[in-house]
Amino acid sequence: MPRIATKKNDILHAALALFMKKGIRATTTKDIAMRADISEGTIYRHFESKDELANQVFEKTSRVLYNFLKEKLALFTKPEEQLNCYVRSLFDFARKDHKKYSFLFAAHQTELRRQTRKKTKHIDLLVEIIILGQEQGVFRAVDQHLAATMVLGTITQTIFYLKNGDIKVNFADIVPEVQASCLKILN
Amino acid sequence: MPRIATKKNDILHAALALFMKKGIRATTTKDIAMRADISEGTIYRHFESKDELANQVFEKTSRVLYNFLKEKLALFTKPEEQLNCYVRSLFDFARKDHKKYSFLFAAHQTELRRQTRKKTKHIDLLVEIIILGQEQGVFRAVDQHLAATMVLGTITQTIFYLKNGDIKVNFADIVPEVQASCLKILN
Amino acid sequence: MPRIATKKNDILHAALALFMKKGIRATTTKDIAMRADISEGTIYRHFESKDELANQVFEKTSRVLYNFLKEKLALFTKPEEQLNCYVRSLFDFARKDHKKYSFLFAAHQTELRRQTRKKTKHIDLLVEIIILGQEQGVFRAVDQHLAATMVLGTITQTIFYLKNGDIKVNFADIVPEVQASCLKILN
Amino acid sequence: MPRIATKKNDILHAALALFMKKGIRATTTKDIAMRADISEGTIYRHFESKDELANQVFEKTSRVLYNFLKEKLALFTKPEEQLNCYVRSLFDFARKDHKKYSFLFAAHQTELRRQTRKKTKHIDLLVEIIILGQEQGVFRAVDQHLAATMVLGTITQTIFYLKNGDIKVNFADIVPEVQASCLKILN
DNA sequence: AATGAATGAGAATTCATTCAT
DNA sequence: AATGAATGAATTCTCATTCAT
Repeated sequence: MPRIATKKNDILHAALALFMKKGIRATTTKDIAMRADISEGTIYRHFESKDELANQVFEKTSRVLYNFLKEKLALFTKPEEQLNCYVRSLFDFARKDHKKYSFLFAAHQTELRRQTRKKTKHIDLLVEIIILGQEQGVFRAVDQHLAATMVLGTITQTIFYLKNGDIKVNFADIVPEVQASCLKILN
Repeated sequence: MPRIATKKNDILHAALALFMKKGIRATTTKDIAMRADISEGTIYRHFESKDELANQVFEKTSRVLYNFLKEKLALFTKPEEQLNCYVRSLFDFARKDHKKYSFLFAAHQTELRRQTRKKTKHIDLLVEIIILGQEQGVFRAVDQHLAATMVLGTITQTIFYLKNGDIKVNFADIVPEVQASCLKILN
Repeated sequence: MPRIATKKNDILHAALALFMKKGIRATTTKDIAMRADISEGTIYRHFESKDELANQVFEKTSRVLYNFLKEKLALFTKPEEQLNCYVRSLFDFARKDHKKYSFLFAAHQTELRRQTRKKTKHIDLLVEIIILGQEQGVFRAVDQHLAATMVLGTITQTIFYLKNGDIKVNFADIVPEVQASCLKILN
Repeated sequence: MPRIATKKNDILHAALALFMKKGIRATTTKDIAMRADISEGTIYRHFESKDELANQVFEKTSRVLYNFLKEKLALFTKPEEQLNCYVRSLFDFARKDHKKYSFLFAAHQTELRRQTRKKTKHIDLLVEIIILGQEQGVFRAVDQHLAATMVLGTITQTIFYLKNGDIKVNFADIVPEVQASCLKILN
């Protein structure tokens, strides 16, 4: 996914890396400018404020994940397969795009302006899968948002502890394990 | 749970409330002093630094939850009962002690000094339940930390979305639903 | 010169030691209280303020030096002998009562309230010696304060560099050397 | 001695004046900012900390004196002439560049970070004069650093009391008097 | 007299944002 | 568009002094 290397993109990338590592508040505009190899003033030519920048980083990153998942899910039609795909893809994304994943799911959301926080669209994909599965009678009847939430919690919490090194399980073994658990939640 | 109203406790309470609402970094010592109705200097009579204060808030809150869960779990002996109790108790704690729960599980942990972060002992209680269940052959064989992580993720994510108003389910109906899901993960 | 160990004396001693080592401003009342093994509040029972304490430390120390020199000088009657005695005694005092000497001659005088600064009476003793010497025709005619100043400068500057380790001369050899120089200034 | 009026120079000048008058610790960054007619933040664009600023003020001032003396001394070749020149030049510098002289020789050196304190190079010039004089047999054999120290003490102490108004001697008469004394110390 | 917790007026420093170039 | 020096409000922390006990 090659992007045109504009200053604006440089700033977005630098900001993502730093926000992920240190949190939004702990990252200074000077940090960002230095990492993006531009001057502090330039940030304000492209973004209204540091808050605005943080929001755009979030939205862009959120979109990337959404598109990534959507593309993967398109390869499957059966709900169970889609669910498995969703689980595996989220693990893959977390590995491949470490920074983006961490920024999206780690702590920093409390630091974003409230209005932005809701727009995590990847959960909608999960809701759709569950609705489909319920229509086809393969998933049990349960509030779809509740179910999606539980599934997502299972996945992200696992990835979180995995990253922290708290779980001593072979990575290859984990994905099927989590897939199985998620299926059980819905059956 | 009446506490002796010392200044130190006033500060801890004020800090908890503010850290929970705005995050640690976004909370100023002035905020804390005003809410605790003391002067800023007094904070430094009781805590070496704001960081130290944050750590103590975390540790104290963590201990409260641990003791709460431990007490509830003591009433049961069978693993499945204990699991159900764990789920229900965490929901109860989240309702009853809104601030403490939010601080412990919300994003702010990245803002704490590393060393403190790991000491979330409540997950150990879950691990013990799972071990017991596996010994008695009622839970399947799976890495206990992985299992505990998935269960905890299911619970906390649900509470998170519940608090955000994203799930339109009657509160009374949710606990059994989550209990059922957790049991399934372990069966 | 044993003193009654009152709290007030404890405070004066602690303050002297700390003022000498770190300077007046850099010494906190807490430092003093801790070293004197009393509480901060007690300082204000004996001294109006930290400034007042610093002044009293200075005055007391100044008096000790004055009396020490006066006593030594009383043993001699001839001006040259008294001059030599003055030089040797100042070196002795600097060795014996390291803290007091350093406090009196080191930097901290700028930190004292102006009014106190002038009261360094030890120079008057030197002026008297010079007047006596001039009356007896053994010292040349020169403004007595100017002469005293030059002599004192010669002595204190030497002690200063000696303490700093900048001069590689045997201690025993220095005193006669300085005595000789001072005599020359006056001849 | 016109200087380019950069903010950095403004700060250095303001700091010198204030440090000289009140001491380093007693001078606040706010004082400096106000006197330099800049904002407090600007200080930190040019200096890492107040300590750093104090060190730079000291080093710069020290260099100015060194160069001033060096230039004057270059006009003479005979050791006695150079010594007289050294004495007179130090008096001149103290009059002409009141602030710089006071900062260098007054008490404030204890307030500087240790490492900087030693670098008073002007004394080296004096040591060189004495070595030259000894080689030519016009000064007596004595440790050069000890001799330099005594000479410098004689000069600076005199200037100190002169500034304080303690000596009632015509300024024009003092310099020859001190020159004579210094020569005597070395003969 | 003695204590030591509490105060609150500042201290040094940081940092998002502005603005002249 | 870009720069980076300058700003100044805000932040954490310090410390002489006070005061209830």
